[in-house]
Amino acid sequence: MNNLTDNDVYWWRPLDDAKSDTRAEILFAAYKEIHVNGFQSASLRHILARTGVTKGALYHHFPNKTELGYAVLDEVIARRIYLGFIQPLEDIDDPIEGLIDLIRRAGETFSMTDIELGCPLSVLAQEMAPIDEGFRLRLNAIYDEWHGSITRLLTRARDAGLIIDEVEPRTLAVMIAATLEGSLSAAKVAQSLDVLHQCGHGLNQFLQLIRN
Amino acid sequence: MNNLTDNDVYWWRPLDDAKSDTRAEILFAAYKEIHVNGFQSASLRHILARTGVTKGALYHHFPNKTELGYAVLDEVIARRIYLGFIQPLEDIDDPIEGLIDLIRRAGETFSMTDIELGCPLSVLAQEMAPIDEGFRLRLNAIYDEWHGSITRLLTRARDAGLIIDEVEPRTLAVMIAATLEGSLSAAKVAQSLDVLHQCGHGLNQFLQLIRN
DNA sequence: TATAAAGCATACCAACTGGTATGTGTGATT
DNA sequence: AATCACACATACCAGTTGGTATGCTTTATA
Repeated sequence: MNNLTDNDVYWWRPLDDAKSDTRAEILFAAYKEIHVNGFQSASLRHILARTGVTKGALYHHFPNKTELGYAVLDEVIARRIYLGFIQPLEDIDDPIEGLIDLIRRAGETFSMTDIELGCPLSVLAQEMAPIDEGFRLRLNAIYDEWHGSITRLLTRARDAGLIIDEVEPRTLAVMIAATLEGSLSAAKVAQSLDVLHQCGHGLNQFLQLIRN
Repeated sequence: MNNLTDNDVYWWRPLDDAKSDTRAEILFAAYKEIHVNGFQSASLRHILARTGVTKGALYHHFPNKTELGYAVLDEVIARRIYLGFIQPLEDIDDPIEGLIDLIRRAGETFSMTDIELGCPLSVLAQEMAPIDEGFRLRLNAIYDEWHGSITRLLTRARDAGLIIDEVEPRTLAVMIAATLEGSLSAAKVAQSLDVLHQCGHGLNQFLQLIRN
């Protein structure tokens, strides 16, 4: 059933190749397992087999599976999301033009391999948010940061008179984020980059319309 | 970890109370288990325990767990989605006004209990689409139907001159569906109806802007 | 150089997983 | 009345699950 577990299919490399201590290895292997299988179905046995690390080592660094999951969310996923999708928003000058450009570039940058597994945030959100408060709070915090950065961008745009007055930055920010997440989800099910592009185009059309 | 499995928390009643044969009971219990835990972590033991049905009965009606999952998707989830979110779109006269009204009403109708577990389609999409083609194709078919019905609505609107010419019905339909799914996902993580309302408001603002 | 603690490794465990083999009652058909 | 298929029920199974208890090195510290 699962044909995506092998390492060679996986394209995201670890962020810091430098200090490749055991803990970091476990963390990254766990991240991959979770991204493919979800948290509950992620197997410690598989993680250990792929790293060569033993169970003793794992339970030396993490008290249990849940805490390992939290660590993956905090130290791997949150970091990637921040570096890839939150921080870049802060450096944009022309808010709307920049946002449009960012979405267009994202649509072009994403490859089929990205589409296949989709956003690890969505995976954990759908699976774990309702059944584990620890996961939910962490996920919520990440989304909050994301919403915040988009909100700041839109506020800047409104203050500069670049977009129509009817726009409420926070409201729109939450909606834009939802659209982006939904787009990746739709593309994942359709296994189609075209679906992603359609969504991106629709969203950009929206952004054009709220311009002054 | 899982505090939502109990029957009394679950609010969606079976669709046809009439013929409550064993197969239907299993199907509905499995649907609930899957909605809460996802497919892979759905336990046949739990399903049997809650229905009172035995393992012999289950494996008499379904050859294996995967086929049970397919049946849940085909006979329970797809049906609910069609009746609740696809068919209603066909009966709308004024496309845009109707769509806006539908989104507003949906935002008001959804309760916190709906938000908690979110859309069962999203749950299975994130978990199973990349690892089981049977699930993916079924999910894709449902989304396709949904996209089709929104596309027809927008086409009607454009032919009637109700929306601006720049709008490509299919493109916008896919984007709108993505936004709606993303909205439910966001509300699920935030456990907040307010987030859902914000997304709905943002989307409606968009629909207002593409009007002629 | 003695001591302690960190960083593992091995072996084992009870609980649970989906799945199967076999038996049994029961209603319809011949 | 005999046959037979349908609709279960019971018991059992090998594999996997997360977790633990007990060891053994290596490294830092005193």
